Amino acid sequence: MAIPPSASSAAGSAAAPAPGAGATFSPLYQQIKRLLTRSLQEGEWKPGELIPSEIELAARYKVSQGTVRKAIDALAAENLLVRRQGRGTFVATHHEARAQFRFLRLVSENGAPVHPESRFLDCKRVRAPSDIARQLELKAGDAVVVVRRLLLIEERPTILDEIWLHGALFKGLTAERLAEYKGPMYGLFESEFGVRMIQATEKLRAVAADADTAHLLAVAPGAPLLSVERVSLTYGDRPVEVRRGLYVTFRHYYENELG
Amino acid sequence: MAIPPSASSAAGSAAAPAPGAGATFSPLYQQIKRLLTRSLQEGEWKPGELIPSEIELAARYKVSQGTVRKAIDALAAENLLVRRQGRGTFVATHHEARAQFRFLRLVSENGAPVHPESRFLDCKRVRAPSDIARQLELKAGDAVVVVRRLLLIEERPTILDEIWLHGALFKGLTAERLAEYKGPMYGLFESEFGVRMIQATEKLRAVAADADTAHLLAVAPGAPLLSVERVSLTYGDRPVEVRRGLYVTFRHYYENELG
DNA sequence: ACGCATTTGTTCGTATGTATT
DNA sequence: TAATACATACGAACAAATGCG
Repeated sequence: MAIPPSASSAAGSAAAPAPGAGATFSPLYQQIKRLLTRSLQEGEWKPGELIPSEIELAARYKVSQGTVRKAIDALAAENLLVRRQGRGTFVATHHEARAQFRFLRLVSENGAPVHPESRFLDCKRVRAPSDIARQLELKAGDAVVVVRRLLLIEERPTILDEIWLHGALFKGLTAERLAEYKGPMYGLFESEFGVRMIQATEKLRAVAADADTAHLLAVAPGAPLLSVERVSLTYGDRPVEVRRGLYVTFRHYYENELG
Repeated sequence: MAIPPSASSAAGSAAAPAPGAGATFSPLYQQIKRLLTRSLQEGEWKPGELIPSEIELAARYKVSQGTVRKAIDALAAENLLVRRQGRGTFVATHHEARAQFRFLRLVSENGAPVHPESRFLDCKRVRAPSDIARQLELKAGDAVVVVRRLLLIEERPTILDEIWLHGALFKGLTAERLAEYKGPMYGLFESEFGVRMIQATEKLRAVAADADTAHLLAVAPGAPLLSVERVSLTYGDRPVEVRRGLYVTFRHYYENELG
């Protein structure tokens, strides 16, 4: 149910602002949105699954269909839900072509999306260095999993990734499981570890390749590389992954829409 | 008025799909959205101005307030309009802090937005090279204006821009007008030339500084620079600017949100 | 192949709340 | 305080897409 145990018909009077308190008010549809988000987070509806219809949800929360609709609209705009007319509303998942390209912005010279092949170099549990710990909101020395991998596009090494994962959440992750898994890495995280990436921030820089990197990426030492440092967040804006990538941008570029 | 001269109450029957034709149907609110966009494009309401209230627009187009609201919501989501509760709905403008940061993604090490100072190096009318012509959808040899400028952040040269503008639209643009103008460049374009940038696509790469660039940006020749090639669009997705920037990313980075 | 039930999408109308002038 | 404008909420009806019998 929504907020007031009393009136459910009186629209605006639903959540009266507490006279003394500051900013405790929130519109009904945002309260519903929060309830839906919690259900998603707790796994009541899993990625790819159908959630109850608007009418059912309206009955469950004792609000109008329109209010549920607005809450769902907001979640769909954040890519947490996907609406399909005539079929229902589904929990978004990384197991679809759509979701991939939201998190991989490198495209071919002609603008075509790329389909990289993964080669895992390394996967270890270690104690978090202080900078990683800070970004993952852990204490320095807490456990993290670090994965190194090379992405090849059309047989050519193009991206060198170093991926740091929240240790407690990714217990049991090994190089074998990564190598065996068919499909996107975030799909594995979602299905096998119940951790869904829903948002990320990237910091981009141009850097010069050091000797080791140059060797792995088959470029000259000192060659310019695009450095992409990503922090990925799950529900509740909790950071769960830090990813440092070095991209060869001779035959590809990073595409970004400003709008 | 919307589409059907006949019924205005019968909701869904508004635009019946022509049986033989393909995809001529569009919901009412999208038709209204298109009409609003046309009024924006034609300058009926200028950047920064207040547009008529939802109720007035509903009367004008003979639709319900809710339908107007949905059209405005869509335009606000595309940053063409800005809603302000209690005041009205305004045409978006580049003369506000908000709009700046949508088109300048470089931020300080600590994430703070930067306030660069412009130094104009050059401004000429020339015939478009073929690659620029193609990107601006002109014929090779058509007139374009090319501007070169240096952006300094905290006294240090940080961005070298080469800006190619649609010649016919920017007739009369000179280095003096650029230098005199107080405020953002896109603000000048909007106020003085009636050209509003509403969207852009950027292609990012890492490149090595050549000798001239290195000198202007005060870095070593061969230093890694972030290359940002932007194509900016105005109403109707018409390209009107190609901008090639080289960014020094030692003390700053390009920030991007994925989500 | 057809029709029916279900579900989201669109549209209208109305009332009330909140913010601004 | 009053008027105006956007924001929220409810209810009702029909359209369009889908899936099933």
